[in-house]
Amino acid sequence: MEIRIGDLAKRSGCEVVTIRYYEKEGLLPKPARSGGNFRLYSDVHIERLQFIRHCRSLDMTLSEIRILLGLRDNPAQDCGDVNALLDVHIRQTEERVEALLQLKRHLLSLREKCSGARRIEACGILQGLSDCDHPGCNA
Amino acid sequence: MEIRIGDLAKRSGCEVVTIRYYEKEGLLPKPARSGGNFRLYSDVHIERLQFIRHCRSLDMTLSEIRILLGLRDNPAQDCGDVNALLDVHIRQTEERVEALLQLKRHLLSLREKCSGARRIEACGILQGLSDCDHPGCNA
DNA sequence: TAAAAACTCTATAGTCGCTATAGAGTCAAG
DNA sequence: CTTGACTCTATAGCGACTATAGAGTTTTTA
Repeated sequence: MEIRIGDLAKRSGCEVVTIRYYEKEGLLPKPARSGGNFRLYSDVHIERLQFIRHCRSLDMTLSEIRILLGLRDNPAQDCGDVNALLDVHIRQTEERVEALLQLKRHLLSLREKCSGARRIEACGILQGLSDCDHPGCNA
Repeated sequence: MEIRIGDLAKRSGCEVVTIRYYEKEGLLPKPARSGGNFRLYSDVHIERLQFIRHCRSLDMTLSEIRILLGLRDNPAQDCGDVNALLDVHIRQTEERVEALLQLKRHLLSLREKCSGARRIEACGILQGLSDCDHPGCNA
C-alpha cells in the first residue's frame, strides 16, 4: 500500500513541507516516485515518521533523533546509548523548568512594583528593569 | 566619558556582535564615531543596553523590548501597557513550565521501560517511541 | 620607530526547525 | 475540457544571535 505525501501528512499530524524537510535532512529515506514524480510512501516510511514525530513531541532535537534512528537501524547493539541520551534529555528538561520558575519569580516581583496605572516616569516596573542584576553586568 | 564597543560589551555582559545587532535592529541608537570610525558610546547607551539585557534575561523578545523602550521614551503616558505586557509574559512563562513538566513526566515513563543494557531490538524505550500517541497522529 | 598584538570595521552566511511563497506540473471529478 | 485539489522544486524568511572573511585602526612591546 503506497500513499502520497498529503495522506502521510494527515496520518502523522505534520505538514507536507515538514516531511520533505525531513527527507532533505536525511531523517526519512527517499521514497519511490510515481509516473508523475509524486512521492510514494510505504509502511516503513509511515512508521519511521511516527517515530520522528513522537520524538519531536518529546522536544528532542533533530540531531538527537538522528542518533536514535541510527541506533534503531543497528538492532544488534547495546541499548545503553539510548538510555544515556534519554537521561541527558530528562536532565535538560529539569534544568529548563528550574530556570523558568526562577524567571517567573523574578517577573512576579517586578510586577508588584507597579500597583496601578500612573505615569510612565513613575512606573516601578520600568525602573526595576533599569537596575541591572544579571550575571556579567557590572553596572 | 565615551567608551568603545569592547568596553561596552564587558560592562553589559554581552558580545560585541550583539551590540551591533541591536543597533541594526533599532534598539540602540547609532552612536558617535571616532576619527578611525570606531563607535563611541556614552552613559545613555550604557543604561539603555543594560535595560535591554535585563529584559532579555527575563526572556522577553526583542519586539516586546522595543515596545517597552518606546513607552520609556514617552514618560508622560499611562503605564498600564507596561503592566499588561508583563502580565502576558508571566502567563506565557507559567504555560511553558506546565508544558515542560508534562514533557518530563512523559520522558520519565519512557525511561522506565528500559531497566538495563540489552540489545537495541529489545529496548522498551525505542519501542515506546514507535507507539504513537501524540495529537493528530492516527496511527 | 617598527613590528606585533589587540581591537574594530563592514558584509555575508550559518544556526534550528520549520513556514511561506512563487511558478510550474499532475491528476481526478464534473 | 476545464476546474480544482494536489504535488513538484527552489528560494526566502522567522528570531536572536554566532561565525567568518578581509580590511583598517589603535595600543603594546621590542
